Amino acid sequence: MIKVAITDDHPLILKGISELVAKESDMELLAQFNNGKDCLEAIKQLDIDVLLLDYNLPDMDGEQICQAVKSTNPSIRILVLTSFDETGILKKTMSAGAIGYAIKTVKDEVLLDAIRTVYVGNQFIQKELQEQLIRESILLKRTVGETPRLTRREKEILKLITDELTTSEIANKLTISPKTVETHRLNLLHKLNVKNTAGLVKVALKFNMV
Amino acid sequence: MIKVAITDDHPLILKGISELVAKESDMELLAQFNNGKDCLEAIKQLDIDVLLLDYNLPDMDGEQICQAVKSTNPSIRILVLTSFDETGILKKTMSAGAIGYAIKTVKDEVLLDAIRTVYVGNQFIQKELQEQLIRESILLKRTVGETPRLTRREKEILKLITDELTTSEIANKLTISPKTVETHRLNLLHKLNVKNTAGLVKVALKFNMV
DNA sequence: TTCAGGCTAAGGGAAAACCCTTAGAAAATA
DNA sequence: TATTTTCTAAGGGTTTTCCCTTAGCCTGAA
Repeated sequence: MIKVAITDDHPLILKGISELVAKESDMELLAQFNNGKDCLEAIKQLDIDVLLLDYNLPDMDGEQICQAVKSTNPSIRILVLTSFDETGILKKTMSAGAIGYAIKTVKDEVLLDAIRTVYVGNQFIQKELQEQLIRESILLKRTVGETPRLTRREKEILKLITDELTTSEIANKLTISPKTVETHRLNLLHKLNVKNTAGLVKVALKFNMV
Repeated sequence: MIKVAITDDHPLILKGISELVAKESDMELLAQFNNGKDCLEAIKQLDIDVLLLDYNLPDMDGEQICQAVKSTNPSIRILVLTSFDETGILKKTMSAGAIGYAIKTVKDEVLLDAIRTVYVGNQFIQKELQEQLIRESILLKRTVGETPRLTRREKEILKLITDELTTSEIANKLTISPKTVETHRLNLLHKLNVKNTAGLVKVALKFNMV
């Protein structure tokens, strides 16, 4: 039997899911909470396998709850539910210890499948989210096309700047004058339209120039 | 009929794929090249639908070829093939205009499916790569756990530094003394174990503190 | 061969960042 | 309540970055 708990502030969703879980012969619903605080307090005493967790609770955010739950009950599998298909939330909660992620509009069978998947320790990410995640990690780099084209030397120097070298260290490394490096630096600031070293590093990382 | 061209420097792979394509009734092989230069020159005159492109060619890299092909023949669909399942290459070539991506160990049917998929304009990413992409975008953030814990103020200042504000600008914004901001800056440099602003921005972005 | 683009370099000054140290007040936590 | 942590601030100095401008040399493309 998979011991399930649900935390969600919407009574309707709480009801819907609890009924869904109750119907399944391999699952039992051990607890329901409508806020983060109650959930955290009670969960320590309970032997829960899978926690279905609403990301947007009024009192705490999902990330905090994930971390807290994981520290008291490391063996628990957390399946995060949200109203939005935000991959940002996914990344945050996954880092914080969640293992599954679904949108609330998920079909019943998919949710049950998700519960069973995370129960055995496998990661579950709803297909729609998987697709978006891929889209994003490509789109993230898609901007490369718009990056101003830098010369070989400029790229080289930009790389060394992000490696935390100073102007004179760069000059030594490339055996050119520090004044030359400075000139390149100035040109980089103008070309990339940033104000200072922080800006240089940002675009360098953003556009993958390192 | 899907008009296909192949560019690969390995004769065996060239042969293998050409035979595979030749067998299909809805595809025809219009051209084969074993280097990037030949490919780019000839492709302008040809009316190709799908270009199968080896990423690792001796004379040019796949990214360059993608960009060049896309600029002369925008309607062409590029399906990148590599020996390695490197998502980095995937991102680069996708940004450069490729629409499909497969590893050379791909099964015949999958490759044919990929050709047909990109032919109609849909993106094709081999399942193994999709999975790795997802793993990466989560793992990327997983490191958050190891991030040194900064105080509220330090995080705040770190954010403003990556936003390209100077010490005095930060001081104004937070209505504290520039000297105080400097102290926080110093503490950040030590805590995060970096040498300068470039380092600060790097960890800030890496650990998603922005 | 002309010419643009890229690499080199410097002068000279202002601003910002880096560095270490000390220290009181306010919060958070034990 | 006691203790630690955080936030605040400053003195006083060094190094680095930022800024604008000018300019010769080299190389690849037209």
